[in-house]
Amino acid sequence: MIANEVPLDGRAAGLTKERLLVVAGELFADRGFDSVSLRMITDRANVNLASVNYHFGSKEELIGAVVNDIVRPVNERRLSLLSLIDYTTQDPIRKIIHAFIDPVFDLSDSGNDDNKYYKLISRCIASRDERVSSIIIKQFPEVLAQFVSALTKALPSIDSNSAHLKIMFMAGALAHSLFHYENLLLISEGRFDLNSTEVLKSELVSFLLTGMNAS
Amino acid sequence: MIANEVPLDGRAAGLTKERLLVVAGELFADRGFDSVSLRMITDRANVNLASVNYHFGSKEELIGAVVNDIVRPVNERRLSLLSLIDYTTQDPIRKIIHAFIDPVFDLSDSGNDDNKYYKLISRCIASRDERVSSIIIKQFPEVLAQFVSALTKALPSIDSNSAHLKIMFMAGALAHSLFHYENLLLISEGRFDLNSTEVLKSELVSFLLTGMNAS
DNA sequence: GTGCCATTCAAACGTTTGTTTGATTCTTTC
DNA sequence: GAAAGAATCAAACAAACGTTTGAATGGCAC
Repeated sequence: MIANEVPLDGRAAGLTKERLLVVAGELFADRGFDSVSLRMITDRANVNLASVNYHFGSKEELIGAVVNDIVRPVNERRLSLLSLIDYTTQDPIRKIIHAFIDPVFDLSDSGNDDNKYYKLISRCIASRDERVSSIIIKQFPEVLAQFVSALTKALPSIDSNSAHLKIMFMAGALAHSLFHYENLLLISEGRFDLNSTEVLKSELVSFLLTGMNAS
Repeated sequence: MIANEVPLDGRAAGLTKERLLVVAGELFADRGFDSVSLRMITDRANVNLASVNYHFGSKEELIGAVVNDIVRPVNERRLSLLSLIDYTTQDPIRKIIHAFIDPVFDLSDSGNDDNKYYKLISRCIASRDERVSSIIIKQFPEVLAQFVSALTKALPSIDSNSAHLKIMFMAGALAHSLFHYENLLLISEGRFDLNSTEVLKSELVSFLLTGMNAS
């Protein structure tokens, strides 16, 4: 093998596959699924073009793997946190909100605010691309049903439609603010200078907390 | 000219251009900008493939025209409604919210809830596609600044970052709930059966109204 | 009718896309 | 160390894309 700038060290099985997942995730997060070609991915990952089809079968299945790898753990953790809530204690709604949003914020790249995970997960939440929603539609009905049920326990007088909508409002505020976080810095022309997702999160929680109790 | 199924009646100048805008809007709303080819558009519009480049110059400019035609009137109406608010009367926050969301809901196709305008405008709001955001970035800074200013008038104690974020939360809840309205009907497996955007709107307003007053 | 300009048309263009191929290289197993 | 299987590679593939071309067609002024 001719010397490569970054030799692949072929001994480590699965390394190419993992590289593809990581690099594809970064690029998909930034530019979406369609605008990113397999050649962009393989070039940046320093692997051969054909390796995508070798390891994943097709671009569509690569997308599926990337999306699934980020969406599934989030939803599993959401349900896990939700199941721990004791509705006899005070402020169960705050815990419901945290169960929904914390798994997303916890994806953080250890303090890196220019974070591919935020962009990718919020892109997935907001997307209606069939390649994405075919995965989400397998998991989200259960998540939605559980959160609606939790909201009904915390607010017995709420009706089902209202509960469903409030979960949607929460998902929208979460995804939108994360997805356009960078844009907000530009678009506000200096009047917005939030340099930490921590503040964003606490603002979001207090916004949602009052919203959930509305009418 | 060989007889066409739906003859174009070439006398009416601008008819082809308008057909393209309408059909492109419908398709973009449903499947996004990349997944829709010019051939899909021209076939459905019953016009020649080359007419896109003749009338618009390129696909990118067609996208720009479609996006601009729906985004600009909405933002203009938002600012118009906002300027009418009298902050000495009660409930100015409710009026601010209505100034932001009413121009979107008013896009309705006269009672048709399977509405291309809803999908298209929410797709534009949520999009980070450069072809879309290059248009939005020209208009939204002014809109954002005006709404932040309005929020500050109504809530003098609010700080700038918090105001910016709350506008973002509002935009996200609005776009997400409209964009995934159809999906919610499917995903809830019958437990959600909202058949009117009127209820969605009133739920959204009360949710946002309390959220704006948070902390 | 004649010339003129705008529009429409079928056809082809070059590029990029995801995918496949067949040979080659590396790792593992005996 | 030789055989076998997994992985990588350069190269080519067919299909789809946006775009361009040059001829044909339309309405309109004179």
